[in-house]
Amino acid sequence: MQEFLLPVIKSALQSAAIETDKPVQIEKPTDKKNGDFSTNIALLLSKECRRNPRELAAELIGQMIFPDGTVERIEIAGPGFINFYLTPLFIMQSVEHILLEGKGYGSSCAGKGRTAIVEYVSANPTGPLTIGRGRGGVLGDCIANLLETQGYSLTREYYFNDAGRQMQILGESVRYRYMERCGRDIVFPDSHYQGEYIREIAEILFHEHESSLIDSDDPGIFKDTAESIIFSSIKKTLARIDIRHDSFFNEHTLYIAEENGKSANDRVLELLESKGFIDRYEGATWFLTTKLGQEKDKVLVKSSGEPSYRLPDIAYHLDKYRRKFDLIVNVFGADHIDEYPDVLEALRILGHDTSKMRVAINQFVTTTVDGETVKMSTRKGNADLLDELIDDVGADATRLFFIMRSKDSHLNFDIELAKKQSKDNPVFYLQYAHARICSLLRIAAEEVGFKPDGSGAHLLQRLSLEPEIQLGFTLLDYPEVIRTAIRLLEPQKMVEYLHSVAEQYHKFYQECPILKADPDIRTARLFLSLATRQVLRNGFTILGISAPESM
RNA sequence: GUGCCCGUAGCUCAAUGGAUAGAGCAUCAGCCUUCUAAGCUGAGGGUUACUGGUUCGAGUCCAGUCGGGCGCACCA
Repeated sequence: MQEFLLPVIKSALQSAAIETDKPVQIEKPTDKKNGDFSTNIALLLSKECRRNPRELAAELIGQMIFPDGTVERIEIAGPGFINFYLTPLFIMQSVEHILLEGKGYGSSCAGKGRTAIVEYVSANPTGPLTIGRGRGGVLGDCIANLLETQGYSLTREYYFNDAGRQMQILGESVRYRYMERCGRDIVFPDSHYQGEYIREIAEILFHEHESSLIDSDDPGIFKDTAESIIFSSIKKTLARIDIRHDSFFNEHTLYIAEENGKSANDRVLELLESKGFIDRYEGATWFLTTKLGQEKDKVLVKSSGEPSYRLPDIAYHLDKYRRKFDLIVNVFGADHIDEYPDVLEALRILGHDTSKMRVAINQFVTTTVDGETVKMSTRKGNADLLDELIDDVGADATRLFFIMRSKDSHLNFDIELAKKQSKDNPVFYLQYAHARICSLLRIAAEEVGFKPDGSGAHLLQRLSLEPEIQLGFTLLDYPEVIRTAIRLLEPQKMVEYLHSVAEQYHKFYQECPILKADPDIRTARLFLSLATRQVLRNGFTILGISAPESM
């Protein structure tokens, strides 16, 4: 929206014979009194021009030439801000474009012809998904949705490992429960998976094979069965909140030798060694991160001969580079905070452009039940399963609550609040605005034969009341909000914005009669409602929440 | 001990280095013969944890202090 001011200001600088490398910043003041848009350019330049900022502002304004009918007035304010006030006509003409663009409003071609990969969830199939994983999952999914609006060709990837030690323990855990089910007297080890789901898997095996597996030559059946059941349950849980991946990358493949006899892991070692960043001592193979100023070297191959998790991690990201993505986004929880700097360093050493890679880290989740905070614990298996949360509060609330706080903040998930079917619950506030518009449009169609076909959209220009202009102006922010959310990898910005759209609409609805207004004004207000609904819908699509037609 | 994140209204949280720090909930006072009151309007509520620094300007950046969270394995 504010783009049209940029060339105006730049050419004014030129006319005033000011050359600078300072960027021209146009912002939207928080207080409406300070204009629809404002620039601090005079403040920024006053020093290098050695001139009073207000005086400089006055000269710049004198040089500005605006497109016809866009700017109503300009002010110099405070220490030297230049504030722009738009004409209602210009705002409403712009709102008309929202209707023309429809579903595509907010989209752009910024990512056209470019590829991106977003990796998220990536839980190993050792057990059901926890609430903590859910936050990262929704965060990743929304980031992917955001990127899609910019035309990126997108891959949603899930990285997992069905080979390592944890999976072995999983298989053994099932075996123990199976023996138990067969009536054997066993002691279940503390170090193994305690969850009820292990018993359920054992029960399934018992149901199919009865006791015939007790002396089986193939202990792998316990692991394999557990893996396939758990993985499909994870996918099912994710699907309930509309998270679907289109690529599953198995870490295990990085261990397997290719035709030349070398695995992806081997190649990483060779490459790092050729750069002089590998050494062997104490029986292990080390990544010499001390050369990069870190306190300790990091083990890549343990003295047992097995790679540590760092090696396949590097190999995996090398593979992402091999697949030539233009943008690589990784989403994970705060517990992995120390993991990625090493990966990044390795990639940099191997000559890759690490600015392509971005990491979104989400802080942890605590749940509040009856005002009491319950800390997350994977071991205990209490109320921290994502599935149970979805049962409890529904898919929409689950998704929205996970992203309505900044990812850097610890999330306090208030279960009671999420369950409430009332205005306290932010999910309902947003959805109610949408339902209200749908209801209004239904009545308008029946009673006055309103058709949302755009034929009367030009009447929008007739609107000039404060709530109408405010709402329209807010709607025009949408594309900028998407860009900001992407820049910060922060879908929370979208939640906040949509809340303000809903708020503006309710205010408009309250203060401006729609169906009872004169025909032209009525039509115009109905089109404004349509535009609002479009923005809400587009935003809901990115957040992955439903847009109910009635409530 | 150390690396990262956080500390803002009674509670949950906002605020690309900008102007008088904002919402929601809670509290109090108003608005339905009228398109969904699941809504709207208004009021009270703050030394932005603390101390310095950087500059035209700091909740935001820098240094330190204090508090809370998460990591710091030849586990992933």
